[in-house]
Amino acid sequence: MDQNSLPPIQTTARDDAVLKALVGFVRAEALQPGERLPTERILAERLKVSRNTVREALTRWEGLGLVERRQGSGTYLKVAVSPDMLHMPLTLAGGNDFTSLMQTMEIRRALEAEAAALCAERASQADITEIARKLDIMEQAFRTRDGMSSEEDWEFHQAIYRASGNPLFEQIIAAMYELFHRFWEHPLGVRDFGHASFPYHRTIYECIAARDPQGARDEALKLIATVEDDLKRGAAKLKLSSQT
Amino acid sequence: MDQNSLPPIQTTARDDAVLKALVGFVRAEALQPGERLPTERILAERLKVSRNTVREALTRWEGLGLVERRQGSGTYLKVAVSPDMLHMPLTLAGGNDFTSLMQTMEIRRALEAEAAALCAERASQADITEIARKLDIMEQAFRTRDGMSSEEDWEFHQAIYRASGNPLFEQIIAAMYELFHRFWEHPLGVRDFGHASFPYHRTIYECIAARDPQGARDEALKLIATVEDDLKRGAAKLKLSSQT
DNA sequence: GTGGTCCAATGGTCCAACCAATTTCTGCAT
DNA sequence: ATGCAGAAATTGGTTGGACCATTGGACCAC
Repeated sequence: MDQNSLPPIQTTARDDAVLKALVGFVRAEALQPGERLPTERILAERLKVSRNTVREALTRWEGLGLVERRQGSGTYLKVAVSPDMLHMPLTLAGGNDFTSLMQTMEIRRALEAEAAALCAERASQADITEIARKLDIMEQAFRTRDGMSSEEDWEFHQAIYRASGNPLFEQIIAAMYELFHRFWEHPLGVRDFGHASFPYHRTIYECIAARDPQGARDEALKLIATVEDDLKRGAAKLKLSSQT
Repeated sequence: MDQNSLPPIQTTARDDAVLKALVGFVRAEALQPGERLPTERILAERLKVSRNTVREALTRWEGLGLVERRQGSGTYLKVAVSPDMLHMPLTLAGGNDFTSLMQTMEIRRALEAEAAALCAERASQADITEIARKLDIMEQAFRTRDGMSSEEDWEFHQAIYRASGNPLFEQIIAAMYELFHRFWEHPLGVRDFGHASFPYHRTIYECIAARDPQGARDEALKLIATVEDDLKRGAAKLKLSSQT
């Protein structure tokens, strides 16, 4: 007797159906990330469901980072959606202490190096031009403001992830980046944070432009190493004043 | 003027506040995974918010896989929660095709290699003994059943992730592993899948036992490479029969 | 025991408002 | 005409109350 031939029947799945319909809509209208999707009221009317049900569905999407809701403005698509999408919610225990931060840096080290190497292998000429552009912007911001600029720095790295040909790199690191900032930007001493990592951005770019995967990997590792050093130094200073 | 001393006021964050309160409750009551948490109606009454708001909050948790709701029965905790938990929802675009699978393998390659290297550096003697035990079990299963056993193979790798001293490795790869199996175990030709990767399990172990990070990293990379080859071969075979 | 019926509890959906933030429009002063 | 403050419309957030669908236990007849 094969028990698998008796799958549980599907009796109610309203909000799931709403999401499916929404995926269809996004594809039909070819909505791009950043665009606004219909109001909750319109969706409710069109789909013949309650606005509450629409909201439950959208809440799911928001929780998954697919969509952003702005009160008074509307609901905006954050990433491209496709009908066969896999959701992988990770809940990472532990959070605010130095140890967890170093752990996320170890993950980033692994991914950053691999992404840089893949980028050196597969980036198109247009990709490389774009990376060079971001690098220029970042270096200029560094000179004028005499310090690392999180925003421009992040843009540069994102360009590399995109050029790696594997969107997962950007997604995973972006998720960690968000957490990183939410918990650590302010509390830790961030005065000259990342100063030491500055020169490696250009060396990474040069390896990529020269199609040198191993070199790009090594330079990326050096960059992360300097960041980790900065963090350790900051944590050491911090240790003198407070205790959790 | 330090703009950071003027944080945005908290005018609306009802459902977020509900989640925070819920985290507090779970900790106060020391709820374990599997246990039932209070009714939506009770939560609404106790927290002085609408039941709809409670539902939005719980929908978020459900989407993150923290909780499971069963109509007519109740809402049940699925994993242990802690106040400083990091949520990292990943959505993998494109699902069932070969490309997305290779993309997840690239991520796994990066993480697996790093985890093996860290493990070689930091594993305790007990950790190494445990890894050896899992390896023996896996090899025996391989011989008796004459083929890779997903279960025992996975246990072996998990032991390495744990010994890496960084729980994030296990969590991230575990999430991908689940997806991998859900979508690919059956459809693809899995007859002698992973046969080629078998010998590398022992070589990885030997490098770890010898405290050789670079060797462990290289062997892990070789293992993933064989798996990727197997997948490419399977996909090539598949291409002859069907077309999406 | 076995199976059936009933019933209370619980999550799922719906409706109709109102609140709060945002955007857009309007009309007055310049 | 132009610029800008204030009104109005739009949109997501919240509320309270109602009803439906499913579940699980209590109770009963056989």
